[in-house]
Amino acid sequence: MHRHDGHDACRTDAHDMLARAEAVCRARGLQFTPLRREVLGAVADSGKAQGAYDIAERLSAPGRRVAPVSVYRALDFLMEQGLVHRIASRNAFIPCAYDHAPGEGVIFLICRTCGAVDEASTQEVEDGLERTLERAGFTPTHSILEVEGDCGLCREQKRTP
Amino acid sequence: MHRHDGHDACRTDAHDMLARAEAVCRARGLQFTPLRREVLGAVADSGKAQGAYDIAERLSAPGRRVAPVSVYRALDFLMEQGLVHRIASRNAFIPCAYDHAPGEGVIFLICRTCGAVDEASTQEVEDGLERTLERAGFTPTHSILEVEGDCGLCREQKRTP
DNA sequence: CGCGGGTTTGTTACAGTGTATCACCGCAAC
DNA sequence: GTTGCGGTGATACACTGTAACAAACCCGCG
Repeated sequence: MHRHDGHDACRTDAHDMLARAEAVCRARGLQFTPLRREVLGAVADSGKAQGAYDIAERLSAPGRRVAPVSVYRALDFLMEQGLVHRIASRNAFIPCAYDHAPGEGVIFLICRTCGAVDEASTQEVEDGLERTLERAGFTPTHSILEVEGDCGLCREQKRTP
Repeated sequence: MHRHDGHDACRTDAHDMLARAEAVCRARGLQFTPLRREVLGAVADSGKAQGAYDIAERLSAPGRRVAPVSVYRALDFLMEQGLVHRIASRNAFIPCAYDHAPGEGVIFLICRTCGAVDEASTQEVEDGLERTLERAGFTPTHSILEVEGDCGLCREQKRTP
């Protein structure tokens, strides 16, 4: 499983992310514009979930202002392409750590201490969830599964300070 | 399972909710003030999730304005007491349909058609979730599980219009 | 080359969501 | 009484997200 622990500089894959995004867009005949690249870079370049306004501020410079609305549009695009996830409980965004199988669900593991967000597969959860939904007579279209807690590294650091 | 289908007027339990809330507060030595009662009533009195501003507007009248901040405070209190749930994906609030076992998780089933929100237990889901979290070395403190889709009644109505 | 049509971005304005702060009130305890 | 504390009112503000329109860009086509 990929680690976004936020303790060491976990930006090794920012470059990979950009390469993957470029490939995805090319394959789908979509534009991977400079702005979209920058927004994805900003999201991928930090170990923790970023708010849209944080990203806007980060991309802005004395000579150049990036408005939040532009960031939102880029994020919408990136989410449609599955390159970025939105964390509903934080109003924040993270890069997608890997290619998900189509229809596969994701669990977001949000560390309340270091703020890093990891992804886990829902395979083991899906069975029970499907049964529960069926019993309730409910037909799902989209699920959100977010767990807050302490990641392994933060737990260790608390034990041995 | 309790039905909050929103098709018929599902307010039968609004009165029960208030009675239960009163009992809970008395048992815990907390104040169930008129404002808190009204806010809980407004949340319980509608089949669908209510935004804080909706509630504020609903409680306001020509001679009396209830500010959103007051509603938020009441909602915070009600959530702490487990009488109201927050739906993160909608920024909205629903009454808690039943007494949950301590530590028991909840799944929110959100109908995208009628807007009703039902609750289901996570018992069948919990096993897989625990295993997944353990494998990831993650210690959970709080989980959010929200599923969007079509409830049984809305699905029927779509089939036979 | 210039033109037309789609997409992307910039800009402004605004709607919706949530919090901070301080003042006031009511009530219980001392 | 007055002191303290929790609850409420009121204002202001920060944060999150969207609507609408104009300008820039790109690309194919005549």
